[in-house]
Amino acid sequence: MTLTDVAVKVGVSPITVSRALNRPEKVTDELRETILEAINELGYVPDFAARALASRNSNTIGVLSSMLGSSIFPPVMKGIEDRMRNSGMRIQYVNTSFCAEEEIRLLKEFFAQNPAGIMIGGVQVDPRVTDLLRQAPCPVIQFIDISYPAIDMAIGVDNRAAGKVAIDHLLAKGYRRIGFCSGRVDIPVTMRLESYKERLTQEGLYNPDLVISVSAENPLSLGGEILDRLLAAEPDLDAVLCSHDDLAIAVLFECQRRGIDVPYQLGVCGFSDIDYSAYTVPSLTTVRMPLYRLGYSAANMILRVNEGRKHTEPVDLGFELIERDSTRRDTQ
Amino acid sequence: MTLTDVAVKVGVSPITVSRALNRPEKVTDELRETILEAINELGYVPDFAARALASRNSNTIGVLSSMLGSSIFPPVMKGIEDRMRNSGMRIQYVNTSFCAEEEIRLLKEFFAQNPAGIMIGGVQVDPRVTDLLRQAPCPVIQFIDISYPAIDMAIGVDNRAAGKVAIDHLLAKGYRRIGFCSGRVDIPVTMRLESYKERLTQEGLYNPDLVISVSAENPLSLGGEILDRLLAAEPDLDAVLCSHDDLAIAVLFECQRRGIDVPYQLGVCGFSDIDYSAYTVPSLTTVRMPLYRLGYSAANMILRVNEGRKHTEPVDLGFELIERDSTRRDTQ
DNA sequence: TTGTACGCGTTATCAA
DNA sequence: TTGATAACGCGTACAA
Repeated sequence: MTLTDVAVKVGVSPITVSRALNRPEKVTDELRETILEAINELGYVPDFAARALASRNSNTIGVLSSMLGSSIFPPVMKGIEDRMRNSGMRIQYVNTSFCAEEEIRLLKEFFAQNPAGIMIGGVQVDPRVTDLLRQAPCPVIQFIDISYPAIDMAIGVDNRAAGKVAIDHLLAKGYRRIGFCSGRVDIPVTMRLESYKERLTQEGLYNPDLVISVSAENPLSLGGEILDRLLAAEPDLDAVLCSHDDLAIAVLFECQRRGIDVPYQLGVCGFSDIDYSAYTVPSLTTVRMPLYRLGYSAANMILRVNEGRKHTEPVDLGFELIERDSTRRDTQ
Repeated sequence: MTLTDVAVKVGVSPITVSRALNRPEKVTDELRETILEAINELGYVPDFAARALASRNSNTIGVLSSMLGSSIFPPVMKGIEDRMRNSGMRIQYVNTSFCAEEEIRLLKEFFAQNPAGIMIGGVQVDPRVTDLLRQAPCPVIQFIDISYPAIDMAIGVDNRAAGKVAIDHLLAKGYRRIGFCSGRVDIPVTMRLESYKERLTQEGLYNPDLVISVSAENPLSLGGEILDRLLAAEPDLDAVLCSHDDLAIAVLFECQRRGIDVPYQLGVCGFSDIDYSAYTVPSLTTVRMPLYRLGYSAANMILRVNEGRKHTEPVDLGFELIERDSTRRDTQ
């Protein structure tokens, strides 16, 4: 079932059918309707590859990220899809590992598709990846973090500022011996950590032994390890700032198991405000990132480029400290 | 940068370069090496669309599911990608809504890509969707549930049997007034629910008012509603079987808030064994589904079809009751 | 083992 | 407003 079949049925040339679909305004209303009817009757669906080859544009937007399987991704994904629906664009999700070689391979492969845009999550630090992105044959949006110089467009959160708000909150609540734990140390984590170091150093409270990085298939399994390591370094530990809500919740659960009183004995704070955070007991204080809007707006920016309206300035979506029970104690 | 550019550089015809890539055994070792070198030097990457058009095969495998954003999907995704890596196949994830019209549209659009295979999660009940899948131009694997007749291939879990194991466990633990709550009622849920009804009816314990369905953007928010509705129907409720761990955990959290003693006052059991389930306090009894293997094996089945080795029988991956603290009480 | 000729289904370009 | 022709980059079929 091809364009030609439709054309024959209607008695026009294939290019007219093509136009009826792609540039409806260039075909008489009447003819267009006849054509669309025929298309419906015959069940014609345009061939994706032929279109991409002839027009040198696949109408495909790649979403490359190492977090596709993470708990923060679903709302981002929903935002992207809500905006892209009926835009004629296809979305191609690509999981990236943390290996630069692999990412380069994936990017090159993706470029071979004549993509209409790339959304890349997190910011790659390897200069080869950065170079490749700079030469991308399509608009590139980096999302999640904007405290780092952008390659093309960028949207997200100023993680340095978010980190400062979190650590300031813990200090305001009277916590003094505060640990920092993260999973893999990527750019957002680095930015949050810098604020942590800076503020605690200012207060004369910084202890490098209280900064730890942990990893496992399942972040929820790390609660015990985090507490063990931090308490070994500082038996009087009174708070933990976690780079992600998953880890913070792991700590909350472990505190319950050990009978550690949160927030009085130990304050706990995370980042992101995932679905679980409002409902744990005690509920988790966190810095909320507007994840749905992140996806929606990033998609919007890509689509806007085609209309010639391109954001050149990084878009700061802001964040919000959500104070909940895991740090809600009387100021000492 | 095209095949021809490489061919010119090496001094052969384009088709030879094509063969060096796709049928390496049909080209002299020496020549092949020269060609591969040139490809590397020039940074040539095959054009995806041209390939798909000429060969009438996009080497793309679609993963269509309404659960791409759910907490059970990440391990499935990882399994799929681990198996597909270096297979030359591309994976296209497509979020389906629960609307049949929309799914039909998405399927037709996807068929226009000359796909190499389709993995479709959950089983669609609409006959139009089923018909469309039966006429698919590629192998189709239904995954997640196999207690329903398969269209082509199927892999997953017998949810009817899993439901029976769960309800039997609750009965064995002495629970008698057992509620069932689910989110959207899809095929797996229906199957689990049937076992629940059947067993409780056998025991003379079935009460239709204790079967409820709830929904919200965030399943974690539903703990209060679930308990309210079930307790209103049966003030002496002593257990809840949830169609998914997310909901069960929402119930656990709400019990903590209300001071309801789990497992003594109320037993709680879920399905899937997601990352959180082993670490909540109390930990959650659940029926573990081999999600990683589900993805890996489904991908494997698709790839095997090309080698002419096709599973026609549904593949039952089995499941396992994981008894944890949310039902661990002395049998009464 | 390598090459020639052609076709895949669509769109760009230019002409009518 | 519509059409003829060529091209997109690659793979198939067959020939050398």
